[in-house]
Amino acid sequence: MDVFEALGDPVRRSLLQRLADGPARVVDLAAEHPISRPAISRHLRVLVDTGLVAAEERGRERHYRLVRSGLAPVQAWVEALTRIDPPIPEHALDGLDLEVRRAGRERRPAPRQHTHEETA
Amino acid sequence: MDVFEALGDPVRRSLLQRLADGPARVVDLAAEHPISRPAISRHLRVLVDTGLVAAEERGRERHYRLVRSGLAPVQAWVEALTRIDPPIPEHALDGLDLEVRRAGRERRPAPRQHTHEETA
DNA sequence: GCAATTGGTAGCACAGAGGTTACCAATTGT
DNA sequence: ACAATTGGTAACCTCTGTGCTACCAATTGC
Repeated sequence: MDVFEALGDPVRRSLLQRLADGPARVVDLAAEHPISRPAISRHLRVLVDTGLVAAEERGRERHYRLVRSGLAPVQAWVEALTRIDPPIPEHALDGLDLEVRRAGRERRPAPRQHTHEETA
Repeated sequence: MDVFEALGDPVRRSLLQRLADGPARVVDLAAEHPISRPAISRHLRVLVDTGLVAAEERGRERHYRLVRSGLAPVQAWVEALTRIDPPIPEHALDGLDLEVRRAGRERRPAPRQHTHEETA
């Protein structure tokens, strides 16, 4: 399972938010959530596997903590999509505009988007 | 379905990445993906519902485009978790440290994390 | 007018995610 | 030594997500 799928589950997001406040044990997390301890345990395994959480053994206890660096891929992906990259300077297409728009009716590969995209 | 769950699916992420290059029609997207057109159509509906994509009707065609602002919630959430907030200035706890650590054995609410957390 | 293109939806099948209870191992404190 | 605490795992059930094919509506171009 990848990081994005891991973040797709609301329970796991809740666990991550809780762990942002500091480490916790499984019983603690289970007490703060409406689902059973085994369910929490499985969610934690997913989070560990995806690198979002780390566990530290301490006798019979196991302390889970948030690994913030695990979110880096998500941050990078979102930023990549958010960034507006004008691959071709606007004015360079001015002459070709009409021609490109009309050529190749049977397969329109990608009508180049306008640079003035929404950014809000 | 919320934005995080929408991003959980690899096909939908692929669609978003494709749309980052400019608008496209369903048939275009279907041609570039190994799954059927109805499947693409349903994914697009999810993306529209979650505000990540918008559609523009143009005759019998429908042009889908990326709505970058739809990613804002994700960006905010990730940033909130990534940020390290020292709610209490380190030295303020110096006197209480041992006492806090030992009090209340039957219920450990949240062993306050050390400020020097990993940031990588 | 008519064939072709575009695209949504319905109906169905299947895999997998996520919940539960039951059970077991290991550690701890009295 | 022994009871209690902690936590992982197995077995099971159910439901939802995602794929498919088939079908229909609407627009378009000849």
